[in-house]
Amino acid sequence: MAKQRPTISDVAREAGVSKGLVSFALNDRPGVAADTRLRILDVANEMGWRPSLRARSLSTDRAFALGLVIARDPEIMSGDPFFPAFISGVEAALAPVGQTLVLSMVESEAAEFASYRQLADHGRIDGVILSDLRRNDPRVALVHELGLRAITLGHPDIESPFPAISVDDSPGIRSVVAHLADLGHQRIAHVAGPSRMLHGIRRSESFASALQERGLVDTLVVETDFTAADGARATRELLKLADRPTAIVYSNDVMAIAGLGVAQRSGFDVPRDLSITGFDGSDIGAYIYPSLTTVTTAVQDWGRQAAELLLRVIAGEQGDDIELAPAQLVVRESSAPPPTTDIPYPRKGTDRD
Amino acid sequence: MAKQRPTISDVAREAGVSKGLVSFALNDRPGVAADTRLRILDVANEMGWRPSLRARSLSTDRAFALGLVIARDPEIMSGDPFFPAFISGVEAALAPVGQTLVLSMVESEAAEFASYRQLADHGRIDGVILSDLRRNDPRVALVHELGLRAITLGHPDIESPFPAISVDDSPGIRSVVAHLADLGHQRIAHVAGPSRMLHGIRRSESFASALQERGLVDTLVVETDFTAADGARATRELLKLADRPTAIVYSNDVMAIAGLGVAQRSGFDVPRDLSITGFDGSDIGAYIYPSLTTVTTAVQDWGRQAAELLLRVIAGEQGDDIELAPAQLVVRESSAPPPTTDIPYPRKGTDRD
DNA sequence: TAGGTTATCTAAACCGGTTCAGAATGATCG
DNA sequence: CGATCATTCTGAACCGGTTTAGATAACCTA
Repeated sequence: MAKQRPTISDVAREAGVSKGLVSFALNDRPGVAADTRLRILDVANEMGWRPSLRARSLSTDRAFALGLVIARDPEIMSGDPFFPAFISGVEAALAPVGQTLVLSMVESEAAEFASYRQLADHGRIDGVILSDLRRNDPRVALVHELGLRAITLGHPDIESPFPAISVDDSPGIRSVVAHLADLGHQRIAHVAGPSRMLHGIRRSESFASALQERGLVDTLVVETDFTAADGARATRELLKLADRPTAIVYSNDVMAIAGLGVAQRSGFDVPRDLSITGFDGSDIGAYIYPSLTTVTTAVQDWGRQAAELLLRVIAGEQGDDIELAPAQLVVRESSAPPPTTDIPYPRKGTDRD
Repeated sequence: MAKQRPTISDVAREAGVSKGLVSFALNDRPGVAADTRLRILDVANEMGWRPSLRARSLSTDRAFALGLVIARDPEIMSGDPFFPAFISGVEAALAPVGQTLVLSMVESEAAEFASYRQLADHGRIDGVILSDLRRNDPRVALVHELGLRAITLGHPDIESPFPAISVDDSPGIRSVVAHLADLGHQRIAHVAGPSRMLHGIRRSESFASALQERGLVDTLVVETDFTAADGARATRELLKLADRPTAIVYSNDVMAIAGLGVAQRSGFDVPRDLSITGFDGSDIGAYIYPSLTTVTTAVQDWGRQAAELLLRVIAGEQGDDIELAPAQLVVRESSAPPPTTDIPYPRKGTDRD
């Protein structure tokens, strides 16, 4: 005796019209007399009718859902502040319009491809958000070939049929460099992201050109895979150099925090002996000691706008590229003027033995 | 001239049988002659037939997807190592069977309810994973009423029609306390999670009973909301006490890291002056200085098994409670014997001025 | 007043599967 | 040899919407 939810046919019978007309009325399509439409809507409302997404999905060939495939080692994901905030923003845009996010987290590139294929084949999603763009990213072609709509986070380095929504990292990097240079730093190192990732490359390029403008050497660059482990390794390498940097600009906060750990363990006082900056500020950076000078982006807003843009694209509307407000420098405790005297390495005289 | 994907009718025509029989053959149901079945499968395979999830969804009234609703402030999510790893595990179980995860991230409890309702109403999912159980959690009844299948992460404190998959925090907490007590600590504090959350409560209870067994005072408990900010506040409060603790057990790693920051900023040397431990170990804890003694769980495995259990429940199979291996203590640098002499507060004599 | 438009509505096909009643066939049994 | 039964298969209904062709009625125009 379970109360079945009413279908469009129930509404039609109750309102004394045909099934098709109900559909027209409910979808606000022309060809229905004003009073009839009203009556149908009333009846539907009264009966508590709600559309069946599945039926609609089958007949209209749409999924009413967006996909996000994240290809990362879960170790990297943990601690990464980007996706939680981003997803939360996406959600904020989707929930009000009754759409949902289908999330896929995979570890390898092969699995990533399979995931896009499966989502498209099964008709799970109408479009995807392509994040973490790589150089010559094959996903652009793949997704296009699969017939999915899409947007990219950032501009791809190849021809792309999809609009991009991006945040220019350059001003953020530049302001970090300017901040450090203004403090008097001459040897500023960069712990960069992987060069196969576009934002890794672009941050490095911005870093290099910012240094050049200031007339500073830009040879102190170590490439990493964005993990804490690799950030630590990069830091150890830099600190062992004869012409050791007095400041290190990290391409993300996780590495900056790991780097801070390495520096402190080696006996460096941050920021007295060494300045450190992060990127893509996470909450936790404000609470460590010293708190982390970093660059923050309105990630949640980025997610919201990305989802809205993709919805527009799916709806067939004009989908223009969107450029969001650039990242902002947040100066905290981990950056200070460089030491005036040379510091030996490994530094002694700390209160640890 | 787009190559349409073949439907079951195409296969039927090609194989010279009826549509219904093809369906039977493809679903391995009895009543199809062995050779006919083979022929049908051959034809289907040759034509590249793949089932339409949407059509199947409509006629079988299933979604072939699981839901996960996360109700947290994105600020808390960032830095929380649990969900990325958990989701990655869920994904590992879903991808091979062609199912997907529908993720919803909301900020308020009202939005959380609406989210469950919407997912169920729209038939987006067949079941949900209930995480972050609260005391007297209304979601258990809600989800049941919505007709969804579900499993809970941990045992609810109320009657529940759903199987639970849990990790006993108790051994983890106990081994932390044992570790600290063995080092000689007498005043061990606890920075607890919110008391409306079951795992918050249970960790606190385990902590209290572990202390009692050792005959130690258990009055040093501060409740928090699990955020870095609140972890920092709790730490400040504890360190201001006259009978300040010599060790602090945090209910998660994020708070432990924030607490470490507070302690260091106040001039405490960790672990010489104060020992600190975390919980639910994140990767980053291994890289900070001092590295964080913590308790780790195989979160990814938890996710995988949770998804598998829920799939079984949805399939109508027996769904028994599952108890996973308890959390493991990982001793690192942030814990050491208590100081032998009293330490003034705020402590002076650090190399910062 | 006949002929043509337009607005409104119905009936049926369609999306791509599943499922069930019953027909056709062949085997078994008394 | 006819009745009974199991096996194999067909045809049609069904899930709950959308969409299109065409029927009907009302309204204009000449």
